[in-house]
Amino acid sequence: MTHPLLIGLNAQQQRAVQAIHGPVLVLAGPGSGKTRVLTHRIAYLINEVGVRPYNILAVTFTNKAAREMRERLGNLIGESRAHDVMMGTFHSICARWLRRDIQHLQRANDFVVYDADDQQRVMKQILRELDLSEKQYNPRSIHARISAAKNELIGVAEFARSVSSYFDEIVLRCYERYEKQLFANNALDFDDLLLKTVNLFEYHPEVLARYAERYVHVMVDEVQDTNRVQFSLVNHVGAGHNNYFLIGDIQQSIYAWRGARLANVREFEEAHPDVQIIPLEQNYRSTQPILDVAQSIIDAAHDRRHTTKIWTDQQEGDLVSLVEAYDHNEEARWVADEIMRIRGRDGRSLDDFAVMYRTNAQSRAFEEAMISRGLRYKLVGGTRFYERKEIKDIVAYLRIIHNPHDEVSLLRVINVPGRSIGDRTQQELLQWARNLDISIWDALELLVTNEAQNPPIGGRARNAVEQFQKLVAGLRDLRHDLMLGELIQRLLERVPFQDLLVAEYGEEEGAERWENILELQNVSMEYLALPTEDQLPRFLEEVALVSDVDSLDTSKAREPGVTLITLHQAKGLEYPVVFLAGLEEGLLPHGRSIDDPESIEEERRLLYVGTTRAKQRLYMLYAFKRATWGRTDLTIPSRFLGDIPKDLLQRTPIREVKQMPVHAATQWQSSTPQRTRGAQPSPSSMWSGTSGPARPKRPEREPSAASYNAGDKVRHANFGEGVVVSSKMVGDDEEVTVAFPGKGVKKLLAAFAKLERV
DNA sequence: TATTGAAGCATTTTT
DNA sequence: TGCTTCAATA
Repeated sequence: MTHPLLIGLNAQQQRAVQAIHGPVLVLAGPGSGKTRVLTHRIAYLINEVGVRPYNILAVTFTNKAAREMRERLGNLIGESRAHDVMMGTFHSICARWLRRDIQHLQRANDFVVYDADDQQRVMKQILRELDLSEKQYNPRSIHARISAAKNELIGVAEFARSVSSYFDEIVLRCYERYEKQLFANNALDFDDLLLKTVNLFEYHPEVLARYAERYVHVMVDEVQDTNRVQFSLVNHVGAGHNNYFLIGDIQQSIYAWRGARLANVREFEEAHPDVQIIPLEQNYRSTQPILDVAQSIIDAAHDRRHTTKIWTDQQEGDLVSLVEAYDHNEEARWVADEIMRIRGRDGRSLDDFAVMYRTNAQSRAFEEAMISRGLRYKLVGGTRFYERKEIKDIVAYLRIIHNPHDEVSLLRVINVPGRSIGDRTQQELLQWARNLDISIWDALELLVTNEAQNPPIGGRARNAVEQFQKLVAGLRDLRHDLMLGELIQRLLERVPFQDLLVAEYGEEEGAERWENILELQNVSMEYLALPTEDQLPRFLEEVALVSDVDSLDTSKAREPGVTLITLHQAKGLEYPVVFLAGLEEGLLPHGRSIDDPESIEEERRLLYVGTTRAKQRLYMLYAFKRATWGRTDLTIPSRFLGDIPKDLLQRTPIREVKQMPVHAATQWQSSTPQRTRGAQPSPSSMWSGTSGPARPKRPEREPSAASYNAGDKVRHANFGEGVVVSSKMVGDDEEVTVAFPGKGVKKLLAAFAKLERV
């Protein structure tokens, strides 16, 4: 008789769920029900094999994946048992371990976690102190080098041994300083969370033994995207019981640039000759026509050692559409129009649609197109919630309340709101603290208690600094006694953020940003269940570690909307209708990877990931010309499109093309040297003049005429009634200059501003 | 010290 | 193009 937890699973999936001993490697294709297998396996281990939830470790790629899995698991075995399984991303799991055991490394456990922005600030300060010019040595690339080293388990000492260039010399000096600074600030960066955990395990085997003994089963999702540190962690913790369960898809490996090593998988196989390898080949997500396209893209890969054939029994389905737009604006408008069309025809929710692109910068055109049509959208990435200035400011206050030695946060808000503590004073303070070898906070305390021998600042600056110190000290006194929500409330009472935001951004945007702060207060309510003194630290930790996809279907995103997302972030997600935009040389594959064959292959896999997100309908788009920071260039369609057999695609003409005589199109085509020039045939030549209609438009197409004239009366949602002063076409948009009585003269984009005629 | 304006520079992808 | 950074001024 089939066990209840195995019902509805295919043979391969059942095998994976029931493989309870020894090392297991599951090679899963896209849409093969990975999460389901993982969830059912955990439930099976607990219910059937009698493993205690506490003894299971499951690592996911995003917090969102962990949350979803925990929820499903709760339905299968009950919430409280699901809660006891150790589940999360490498970063969040390591953060929890370090809170508990970092004292073995001679560090305090109330560390703060620095995000990319904080890391950058530290780096800049270091360059300043080392007297290196930021122009000559880009703080970002120096930090990137350090980060890469940490991901390869290379600490300062090892790095020093491998220095081989002048740039490395510089990096080494910064690396040393950077580590010292983080230590002094009692901070860890993202990479430290992993690296310090490995250090902890290696320097203190007795600590590792505790964990290795505890975790009887170690499971890792998306194993193809693990880097060296992460895999080292897996090997350490899993060594106790040798029950590994690694699941992933080699063809979806898209994070090599972040240090991910496919070699991890190969080395694992070599180290464990008894490994069971289980494929999951049936795809439950997409229709056959979509999978055919995906398969043709991946079949053209150079390295085909790992090609798993995926199949589906959903034979029926629409052909994949290939669309050429005139430029990025038309691309966006067409997508928006198509969404409106399909939504009406098929009665779909906006949640069913996703637009995917290579770079975040591409989102803008889509946002504008959605706004002008009144379509709601959810932008994933870009500036995330916790990266917004106003949010980071509040968080910085909370951080120094928690840990006042966090110099980055302290300097961030010492002059927010403006207290006339300018750069000069700040540098004086910093220098003073450095000379005394104490933290800035300690220096402030010296100042306030009048114990300072020869303080570098006096008069009004000193007064302002002391005020700030007292503000923070006052809040610090409350931190253990107040709930997080109340603490934030007190902070907002003592620091007039609302006025500040209105002053800085004006009524409208100020109000919007204030909303964000209120939302933050809302979030803080989720920590009510914890003991009062734990609320702040846990909150700060999660703030640093949540990613944007994590919040995709929580909080205000509840209302339906079209998802705008990068291909990288789309991994693991699925949508009934997917638009893949900007399939052009230079964009996908991206210009930065174009001269490295390995990177090109990664770009190919990225496209594969994109195509396999679609359940029923897939559109692939490219534009005839594209504007990249000012300059507009003609494009070449992505080489990957050339790998797709033509009969798998339907050319979908853009509306206007219907009116265009065929001969005109042909004529125009042959007179376009840019498109056909060059020794090798470009991929575009595969498309020209063959199947389907040709180029939809002439580049010299007349822009449509302005529709507003001077003297017209209009109404704007915020400014009220006004009179048009002038109007001109800017690109494809109409820029209307309107005088609003009492509000001044505003320049508005007609597509954007939703003007009403009066 | 804060504010203003001009110049110059930048876009992969993220936990 | 849109933002950050730098320099000049009050």
